[in-house]
Amino acid sequence: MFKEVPSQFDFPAMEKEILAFWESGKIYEKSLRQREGATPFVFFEGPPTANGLPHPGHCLTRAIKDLFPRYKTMTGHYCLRKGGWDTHGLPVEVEVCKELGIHTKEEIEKYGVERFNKKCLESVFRYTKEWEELTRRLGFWVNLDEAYVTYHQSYVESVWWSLKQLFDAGVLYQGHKIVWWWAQGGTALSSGEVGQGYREVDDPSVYVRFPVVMDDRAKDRLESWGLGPVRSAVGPDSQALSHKPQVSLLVWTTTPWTLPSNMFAAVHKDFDYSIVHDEESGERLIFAAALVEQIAKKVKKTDKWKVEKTVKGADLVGLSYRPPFDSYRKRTAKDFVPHAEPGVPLGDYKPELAAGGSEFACWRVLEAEFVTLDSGTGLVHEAPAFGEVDFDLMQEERRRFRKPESIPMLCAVAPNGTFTEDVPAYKGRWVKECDKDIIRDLKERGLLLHQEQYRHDYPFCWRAEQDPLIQYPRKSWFIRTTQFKEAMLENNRHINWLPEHIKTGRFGKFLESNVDWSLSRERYWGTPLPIWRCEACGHTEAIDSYDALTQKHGVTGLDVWENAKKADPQISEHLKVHKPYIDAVQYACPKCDARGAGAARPEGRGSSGVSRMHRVPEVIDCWYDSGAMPFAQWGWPHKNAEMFDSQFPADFISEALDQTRGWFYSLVAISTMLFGKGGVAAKRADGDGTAARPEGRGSSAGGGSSCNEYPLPFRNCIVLGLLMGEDGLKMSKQKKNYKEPSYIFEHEGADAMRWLFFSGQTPWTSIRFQEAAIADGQREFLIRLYNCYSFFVIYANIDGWTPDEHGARSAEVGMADSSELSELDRWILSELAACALKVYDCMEAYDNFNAARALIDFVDALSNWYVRRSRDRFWKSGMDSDKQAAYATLHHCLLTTAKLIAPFTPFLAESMYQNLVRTHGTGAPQSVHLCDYPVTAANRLQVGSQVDAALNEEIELVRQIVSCGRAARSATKLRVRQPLPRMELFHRRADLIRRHEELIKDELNVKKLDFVASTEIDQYVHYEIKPDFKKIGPKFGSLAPKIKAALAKHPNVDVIVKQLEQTGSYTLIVDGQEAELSGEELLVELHAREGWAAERIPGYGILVLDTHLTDELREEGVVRDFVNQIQQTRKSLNLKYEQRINLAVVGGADVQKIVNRFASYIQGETLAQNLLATPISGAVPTKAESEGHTAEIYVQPL
RNA sequence: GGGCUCGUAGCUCAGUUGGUUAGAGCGCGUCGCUGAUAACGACGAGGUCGUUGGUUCGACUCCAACCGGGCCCA
Repeated sequence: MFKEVPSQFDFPAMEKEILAFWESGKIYEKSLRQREGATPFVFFEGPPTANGLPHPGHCLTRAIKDLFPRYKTMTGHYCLRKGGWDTHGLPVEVEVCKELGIHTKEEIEKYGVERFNKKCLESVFRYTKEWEELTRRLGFWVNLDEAYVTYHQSYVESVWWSLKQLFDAGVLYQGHKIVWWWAQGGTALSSGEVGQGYREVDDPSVYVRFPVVMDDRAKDRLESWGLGPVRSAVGPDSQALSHKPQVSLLVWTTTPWTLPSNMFAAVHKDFDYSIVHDEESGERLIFAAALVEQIAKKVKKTDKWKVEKTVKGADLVGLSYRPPFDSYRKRTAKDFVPHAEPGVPLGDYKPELAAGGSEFACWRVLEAEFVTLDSGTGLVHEAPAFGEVDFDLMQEERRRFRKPESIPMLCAVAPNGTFTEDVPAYKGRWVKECDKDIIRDLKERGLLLHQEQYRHDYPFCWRAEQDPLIQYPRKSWFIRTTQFKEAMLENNRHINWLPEHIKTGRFGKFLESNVDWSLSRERYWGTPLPIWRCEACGHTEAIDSYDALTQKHGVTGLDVWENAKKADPQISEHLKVHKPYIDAVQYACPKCDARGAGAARPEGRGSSGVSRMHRVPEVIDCWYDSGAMPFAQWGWPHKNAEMFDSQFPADFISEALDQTRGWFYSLVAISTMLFGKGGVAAKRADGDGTAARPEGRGSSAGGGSSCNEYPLPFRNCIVLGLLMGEDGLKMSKQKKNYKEPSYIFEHEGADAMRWLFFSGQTPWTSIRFQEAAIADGQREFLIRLYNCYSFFVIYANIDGWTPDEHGARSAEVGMADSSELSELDRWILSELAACALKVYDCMEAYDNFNAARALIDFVDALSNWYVRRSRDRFWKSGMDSDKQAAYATLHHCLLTTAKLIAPFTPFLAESMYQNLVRTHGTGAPQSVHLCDYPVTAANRLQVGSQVDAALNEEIELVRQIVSCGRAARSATKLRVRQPLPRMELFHRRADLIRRHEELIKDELNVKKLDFVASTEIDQYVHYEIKPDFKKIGPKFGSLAPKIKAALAKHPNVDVIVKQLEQTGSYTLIVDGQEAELSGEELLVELHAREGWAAERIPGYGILVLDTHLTDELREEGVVRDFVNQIQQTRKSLNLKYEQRINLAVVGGADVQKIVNRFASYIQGETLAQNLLATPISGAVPTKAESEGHTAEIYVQPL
């Protein structure tokens, strides 16, 4: 006996049972052990941050990460699934800060870095329980017990190793970076964080005069423009500013507080700039020609301003001007440039150019591409300290000088966002607060032309909403990824991206615009940057392990960790490679040490007199951590060489689209830099042999190549779409616009959710996460399949059929002798094989969507054709070979389907499998997940041979005819229970259809089916002839549409049809040209004439129903109605399927006559032992009616 | 502001190298079928395939511009 399956099925309850079964049976472990030694299928887990609760989006990624490893395991691969957790980074610190009620770096330091990092460690795993439960409940099989953890010592040391490779190769360097800076918190924000904080605000917008210094160069130019001689308002040596300067650049800015740090003004070399003369005041202003009218309006000078001359931006380059604040001008250059001559004011300092000659260091006009005319004046105020593009422009300018450092970077703002003593007037004040005073000052000194409010988007701190961010220069460590740009691009070309456009689109474009990776973070909870620097001589070196560090000469500070451990014996060992313990470790500078080697070096370690190496204070970007996981998850190269060897590169990874510049990039960048062509790890391996280059699977034999074959470090990557809320907007906790995963698990179940993800759309489509959609998908597939399965179990139990008893017909043995099978059985088995092949081929191409669609189509065929058509076979009494074949076939279909869906919906698959196979102790594998997939590389051809394509096509045609026949009945309101005398069918493939005559008759309830030629049904139809454009288009070109029109207008289509039949072609005169059309090039369609029960079979023919009813036929229809109503009664009485009954049909003479005539039919269908014409006492009658005949039905179980 | 991506029925989504009749499911209406079925089947209403141009004999499909949503970057 099979276990009974309830008609009201509780999916969540079933799933929980299955979970318990997997766990107690250690099925996952067995599925791995079973494949030991098989071809590996390498999967990398992109580590989720265990720092927040999982949401539906994580279900999608975790579902797809489960699907392919399960599938590959069943197709014979060994697929390790090492979990991982991303544990470092700012989000963790933020979480802890929230908890502690602090948010600035000062506060963290006050609290204590040691205590703080301990808190971070605790916080990281706060949500682990939820994550693990979600993972388990979703059915994601992954090894969480041995998950890699980015803060673990071995992980950190692997990262250190890689950074040392980069450092030693000279690609890890220190430079400046303009960052979005949260001054109050003393920290830089990541672009993501900045992006969250943009708000529309009104800022002051000022138009400021930068008076042109009338040196010789300026005079020459003005004269060459026909404007000279111009009185010099500001001579080169003058210290005084006139209140009405004669010639000024007009510059615009929305950040007045950056004006004291002004260094340059920028123009676009191709734009036109006008010299505007104010006839009232006599002053001249220079700014973009395109903006003259607009600005004149603003300052109400439309009548007074006259454009004297228009020049190109290039003509302005090199002009000197007087900056709006002159404190820097008066300082000596040496304050900023160590190699400058003493005594020269910065305003007069002219360092040497690389190309010869010299140039003022500051306050000149430069040209820049980024200047636009959208707003402002076309002249941009440059304060390189406070803008990334401005900084880049300065860097470019620096390269023109013999000594680039001759150009200082002026920055009048302290890291806390207040003015420094460089601007005495505002010293100590928050810069944004000074805007108003600065504007007043400019106005008083006659430099302000105009002031207004400007509304724009500006970023604020997402943690402290009132704090505006500023761009600010910080020292930072960079990886010179730009050096590997070509290698990364080449690598990228070999990656199979799904969808494909990622390769050349988002990811490719990102690589092409690669900039050096800004690696360091001035934070606390992260992988410490393993670089030590000598306090005296500045010598730096990188360290690749804790042991290497402790073996350095004169190492001190290890006691800090030892003491911490004494104070707290429970402390995690892993913390010793973190701040602050690692910062305490110092050692003797090898350079200074060597210099002092002449003198006897004191034996005692850490003795004074030798310069010390201190670690630099920074930690690194946690994206680097995640990108290092291919080797760091194994602690390689310090250990596990064989694991890394066999598990690199990955065959498959998957994350959502937002990871393009996150994990996908960090993986590609790090692996390319280390192991790609020109990779630095390979070089080092030759040198000291400690860090063997990974051979990797599939790498070419021979040691000549310094590179693994691309792609690295993953071959296939499914980039998932983003999950939206029910309303199509971003999921939001506040808006509650989505259901929690746990809610779905309790209502529809994990399978239903998984199935929607896999079958609803291609995985890269962004979809709405809607409960209704999950429930729909469940109805369409899971419930339909379940119903077939339930049907099977009900009848198999009635007949006592089990797979074992029937030997060769047992599903596990397969259908050895198909010649004995009925056509219906052969057909569904052929469809099954075709479906299995399609699923296999799709899954091999990582196309889960079309694989799922193939499964949906198959289950539809099984449910709505095979089972329905087979109903009588199961219902009839006794057990003949046909019935056995039906059981075996259906059993085989269900079992195979269970295996096919196992990677998709592992719970239902397991539930079916257990009942279909394991309840009979057949010696089959313990779990469906321990089975081989129905199709594998080994048997693909053999399964292919089981597909009878011709049969599948025939039945498809039959199903089409039946469908059309129903449409014809529907149109004439002839219910299917009413038998019809005859159907005429014209069909182009009658040769294929003819042998299915009985089937068609049965389906459409007609007594007779006549196959006819089209000419025989002329009276019901008319013809339509259309050209096949795919054929005539290329042949006739522009004539093609005219042919169509001519055919449509043709008065006598029958003539064409007849001629086509006779000669095979027809010649049409179109536009005076002859167009000979073959039968191939024309599509002849039959259309039913109005008023007939006829229906077109698109592409194939037409069918006509004879609707003339005799009394006999009517009576037969009535009987079928009655039988139907008796069955309804049985059902409403909840009778068992095999329950025998006493039956009475009580009615008039008309009814008695009909019932008597069909008595045996009625009794057979309804399992009526006796058929009476008088009421049965004790039974409740139900009324029945058909075609005006009424009766009372009594059903009494025996 | 830049890059990528999407825009097809009331809703959610398919749509195969360009071929003249653009599909499915849900929902709605009508009818039918049913002793496995929370089902199922047929029919109907519902589409200027985001807009505008272009290429072509022919465009949902290719190209350009624009509009709108999303993501990433600035």
